[in-house]
Amino acid sequence: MNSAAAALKPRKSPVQARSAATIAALHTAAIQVLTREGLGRCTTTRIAERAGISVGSLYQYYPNRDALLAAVLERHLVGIAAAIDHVCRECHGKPIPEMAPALVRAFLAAKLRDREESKALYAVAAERGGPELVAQVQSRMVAAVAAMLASAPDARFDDPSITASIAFSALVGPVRALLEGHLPAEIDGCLEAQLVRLLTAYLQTYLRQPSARRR
Amino acid sequence: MNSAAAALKPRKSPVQARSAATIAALHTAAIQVLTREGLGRCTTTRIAERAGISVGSLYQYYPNRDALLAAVLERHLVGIAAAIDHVCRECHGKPIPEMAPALVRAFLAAKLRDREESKALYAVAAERGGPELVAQVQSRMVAAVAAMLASAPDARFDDPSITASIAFSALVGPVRALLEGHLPAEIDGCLEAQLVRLLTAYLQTYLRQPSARRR
Amino acid sequence: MNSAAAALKPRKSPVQARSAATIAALHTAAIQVLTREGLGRCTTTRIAERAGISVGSLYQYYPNRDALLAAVLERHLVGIAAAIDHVCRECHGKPIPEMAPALVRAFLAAKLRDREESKALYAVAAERGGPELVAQVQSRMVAAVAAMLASAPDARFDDPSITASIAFSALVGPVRALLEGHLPAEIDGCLEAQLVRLLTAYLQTYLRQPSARRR
Amino acid sequence: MNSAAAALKPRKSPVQARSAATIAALHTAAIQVLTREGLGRCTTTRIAERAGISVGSLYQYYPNRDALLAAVLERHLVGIAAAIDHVCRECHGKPIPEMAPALVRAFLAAKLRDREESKALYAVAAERGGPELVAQVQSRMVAAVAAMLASAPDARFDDPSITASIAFSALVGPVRALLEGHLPAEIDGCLEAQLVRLLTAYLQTYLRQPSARRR
DNA sequence: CATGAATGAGTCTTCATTCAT
DNA sequence: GATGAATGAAGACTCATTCAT
Repeated sequence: MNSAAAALKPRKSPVQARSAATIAALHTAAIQVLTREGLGRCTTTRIAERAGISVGSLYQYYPNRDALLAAVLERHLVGIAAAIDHVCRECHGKPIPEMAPALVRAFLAAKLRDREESKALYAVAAERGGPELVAQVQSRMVAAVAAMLASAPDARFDDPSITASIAFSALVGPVRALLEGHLPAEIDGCLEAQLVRLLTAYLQTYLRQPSARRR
Repeated sequence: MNSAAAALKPRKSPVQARSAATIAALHTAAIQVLTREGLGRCTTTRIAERAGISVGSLYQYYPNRDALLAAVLERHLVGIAAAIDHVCRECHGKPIPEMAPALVRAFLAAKLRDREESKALYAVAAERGGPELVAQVQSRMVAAVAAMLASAPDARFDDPSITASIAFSALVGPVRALLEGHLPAEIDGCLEAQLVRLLTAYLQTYLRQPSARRR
Repeated sequence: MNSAAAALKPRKSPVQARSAATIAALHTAAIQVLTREGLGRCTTTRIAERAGISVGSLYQYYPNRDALLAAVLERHLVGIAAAIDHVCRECHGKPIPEMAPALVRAFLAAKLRDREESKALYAVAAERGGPELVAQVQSRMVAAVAAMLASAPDARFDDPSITASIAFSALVGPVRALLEGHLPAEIDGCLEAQLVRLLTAYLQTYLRQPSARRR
Repeated sequence: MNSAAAALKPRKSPVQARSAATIAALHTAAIQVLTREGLGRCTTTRIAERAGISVGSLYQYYPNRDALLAAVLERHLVGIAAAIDHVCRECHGKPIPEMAPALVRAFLAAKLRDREESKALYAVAAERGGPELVAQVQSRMVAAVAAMLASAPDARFDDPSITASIAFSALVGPVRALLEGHLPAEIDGCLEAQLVRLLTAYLQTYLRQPSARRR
C-alpha cells in the first residue's frame, strides 16, 4: 500500500461496539448528505451533524473527508462483491442457462437494494481515489465471474477473464443507466428479464458444441 | 427550458471568429484541467489560466463554472449522438448482423476518439446538471437506435425502445469500464469484437424466424 | 418572517460569554470600518481583521455581510427605540410643554451618544434591507409617541399617529443634518432648544382650548 | 477645487446637442438602474447599456463611476435648490404666513416630482462624495431661506441662518421618511398641510409683536 | 470617435482541519 | 474522549477601467 492509499484508511478499527455504531451512523449520514446536498456540499460538518456527533469526533474515525467517503464507497462495493462472490460459488459447475439468471438476479438484488445509496455513490466513485477503488473491487468481481464461467460444463471460453469483464460491465451499464434515470420508465419491470436475455445470449455464443449456428 | 437549465446556458454565441476560438480554448483547457487535476480542482481560475485568458473573460462566455462544464459535456455528448444518429440512418432496413457491427464500430470510434476527454467527462456527468444532460442526449440516441432496430427485416421487437435502451447501455458499460481502467489490459484489442458479439447475440434473440434454436 | 428577512438573521445566539464578546467586537469593528472606509469598502475581511478574528469566525455569527450590518443597525435602532419608548411612558398624561422637551432630550441623548456610530449607520440604513428595518423600528417609535400624544390633557389630536409621524421625522431631519455636517457649526449649542421650540410649537397647534388664535 | 473634487467632475461640457442628450440619457439610465438594481449593482456597464451607449462612451463623459453618480445627484440637488431659490426670492418681504406655505409647496413639488429619482438618490448621497455634495447644496438652500426669513416684516430672527437650517431640515425629515416608506400610508394626502402647520408654528415663535402669549 | 472584449484585483463565502476546553 | 469555535487558504464571481479594432 503506497502512501496515497494509506491516507484513505480508517484511523481505528471498530473494536468497540460503539465505534461500529458510530461508523455505521457516519456512513448513513454521508449517504444522506450526498443525496440531499450533492457531493459538492457534502461536508464533514454536515455529515457529522447528521450522524449526531461532532466534527472533531468524525476525525477520530477518519483522517480526512476523502477517507470517509472512500470507506463508504468501499463498504458499498464490498457488499456487491460479496454477493457476486457468493452467487459465483453457488453456480460453480452449472450450465450457462442457470448461471446467467442467477448472476443477474444477485447483481440486481445487491445493487438495487438501496437505490439512493447506489446512485449517490456514483459521484464519489468519480472523485479522487474513487476510480482506483472501483477498479480494484471490480477486478475481484470479474475474477469470481471468470472462475464461475470457466467451470461451466456447456461452454468454453478462450479467455474467461475477458468474457467476464465484458459480461459484468454489460450488466453494470444498464443498471447505472437505470439508477441515473437514463432509461425509460417502462423498463423497471422488465430489466431483469432483459439482462438475463442479454447475458445468456452473450455467454451462449461460447457454447461448447457449436453444431448449431453461432454468431 | 426551466430556470435551472437556463442558468447553465452559455452567455454569448460565438458569432465572431475570436469568440469561437476562445470557446474552443476554454473547452480544451477544461478537459485538460479535469484530466490533470480532477473535478475537485478544476477551478475557473485554472481553466482560464490554461486557456490563456483571464477569469473575467471566461465569465463573458459562461455565466458560471457549471455552465462551462455542462457545455463541454454537451458538445461531447452531441458529437457521440451525431455519430449514432448517422449510423442508425445508414443501417436503416439492414439486417441485425449488419446493424450490430456498424453500431458498435460507430460508437467506439466516437467515444474513443479522444479517450482523455471521454474519461474526464464522466466526473462532470455525475455532477450538478450532468445527469440531466446525459439523460436527455441519451434518450435521443436510444430513439435513433430504436428506430433502426424497428426497421430490421430479420427481427421483431415488442418494444424497440426498451431493446435499444438495453443494447445501448450494455455497450456503454464496457466502454466506460475500459476508459476508467476497470478492464484487463488485454481487452483493448478485442473489445470491438466482443461488443459486436454481445450486441449481435442479444438482438438475434429477437429474430423473426425462430426456425433455429434461440435462447 | 419571510425568507429574505431570514437571510439577515444572526446565525447563533450569544449564549456564551465569549460569543457575546465576539459579537460586540464585530459590531464595533463594523462601525469603525464603516466610518474610516465607507460602506463601499466595508468588507467582511476588513471587519473581521479589525475585530481581531478571522473571516471564517465572522461567518459563524452571521450568514453574510448584510446580516452583520443589519444586526449592527438594528441594535442601534433598538437602542433609540427603547429610549423613546421609555420617555413616552414617562411623559404619559403630561401636558405638551413637558412632553416636547423630554422627547427632544431623550432623542438627542440617544442619537448623539455615539455620533460616529449614528453617522456611519446612515449608509447602512440606505442599503438592502436597511430601509425595511428602519421603517419597522420607526413605526414602533411613532406608535409610542402617538400613544403619548393621545394622553396629553391639554391637546387633542385628530390622528395622533400622523402627528407623531410628522413630529418624529421633523426631529430626525435636523439631527441627521447635524450628523452629516449639513448644519452650520454654531448650531451645536442651540440644537436642543431649537428642536424643543419646533416641536412645542407644532404640537401646541393642537391645544384643546383654542381661545386664542391658532393658525 | 482640490484633486478629490476634480476627480468627480465631468470630462467634457455638453457643448454639442448630442452630448447633452447622451448625458441626459446617462442620468436617466443611472436612476433606473439604481432603482431596479440598487446601488451595489448599479454598474457602469448596466448604466451604459440602459442608456443605449457603450461603456467606453460612458467614459468619454465621466472619468469614473462616482463622477457619473455625483453628477446625477448634483443635477437633482441643483434642481431642488433652484426651486427653493426661486420661491425664496418670490416671497421676499412677505409675512411668515405666506412664506411658510410657499416654501413647503415649492419644496414638495420639487422633491416629489420624480419620487423614484429622489428615493434612489438617497443611497448615492450616502456614499463617497455624496455627503459633501449634499452639504454644499444644502448650505446654499439654507442661505436662500435665511435671506427670505430675514426679510419677513412680521418676525425677527436672532440668527436667520440657524432658523433656516432647522426649518429646512425639519422639512427634509418628513419628506425623506415619506419617500423611504417610513410614514403611514394615510399621510400622503395631508403631508403638505402638516408641514405647513409645522413650519408656520415654528417660524411664528419668532413673531415680532409678542402681544399674545406663545411659548 | 464608438465599441465591447479583456483584464485582474478584490469581494463574499465555504470548508477541511485543528486544538483549547 | 468529545466538542465545536476558530482558522485562513481557496474558490466563484463581479466590475471599473482600458485599449485594440
